[in-house]
Amino acid sequence: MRLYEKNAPLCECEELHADIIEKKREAMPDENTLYDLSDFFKILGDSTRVSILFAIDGEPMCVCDIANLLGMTKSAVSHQLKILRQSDLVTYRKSGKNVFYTLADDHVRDIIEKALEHIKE
Amino acid sequence: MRLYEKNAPLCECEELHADIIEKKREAMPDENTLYDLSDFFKILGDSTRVSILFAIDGEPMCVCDIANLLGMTKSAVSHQLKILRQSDLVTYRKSGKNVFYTLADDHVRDIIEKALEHIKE
DNA sequence: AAAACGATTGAACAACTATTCAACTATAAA
DNA sequence: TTTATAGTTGAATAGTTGTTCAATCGTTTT
Repeated sequence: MRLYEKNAPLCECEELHADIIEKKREAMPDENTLYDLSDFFKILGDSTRVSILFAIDGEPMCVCDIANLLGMTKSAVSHQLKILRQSDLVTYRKSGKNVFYTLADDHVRDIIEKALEHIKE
Repeated sequence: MRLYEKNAPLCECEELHADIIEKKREAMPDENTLYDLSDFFKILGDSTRVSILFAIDGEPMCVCDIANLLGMTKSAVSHQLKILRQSDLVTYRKSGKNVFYTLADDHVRDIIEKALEHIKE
């Protein structure tokens, strides 16, 4: 849990560049921000979840149709939808026996778009 | 490995919205793209690696200084740097006994910036 | 009320992953 | 050449995570 604490006695190096370290330490984001950030990326770091996000982009889809589209069981899809719900990346609307999911906002689409540009170099 | 294949017999639902599924299937990105995308996010989905990326942004840092800044062992940092190297997210320059790492390009910084905006709502 | 169906959930299992530890490489200093 | 130091690496371990399976919930038909 402790991240870049001052005087952490873990590195056995002799000649540290103390000035650089100090400068960097001040520029580092808050520790919790780093955890939130990596947790956010962790959500997107699964092909099933990314596929679901693409699927429900634009027109909402019910769990069964998502499962059919992705070639997965409803259960597996539902488990991942729960994670996406808890991260506020998706919203849902109940309609009879169906539950229709869609993207919560446009932020995620933008980030995925940027990442797509990156991997295509 | 098979993702959203046609006629995958995995969903036991009775009344599928065939038109929606077909429309979505055509809009879905290539299967390999989805894997590359989630693999990319997987790299960023670890607080140690994100911390390293912040640390080496701008001015390069040697392994020992990174370890000191983050309160980790050189070994742990080096292992993560290897992953970042293999993903072409960082570059390095040897100088005597030291190895200085820095960000490979600005794409990553942009994506992290976008994500930061997102989590701060 | 009973049966059917879409969706959710918890437990179990398998696969994956980050850190530790020890050994090793390479460069520099003595 | 010997010694010391920065960095890397492989194996082992502990922790995490995604899917499966079975059971359950809620809504809609019959």
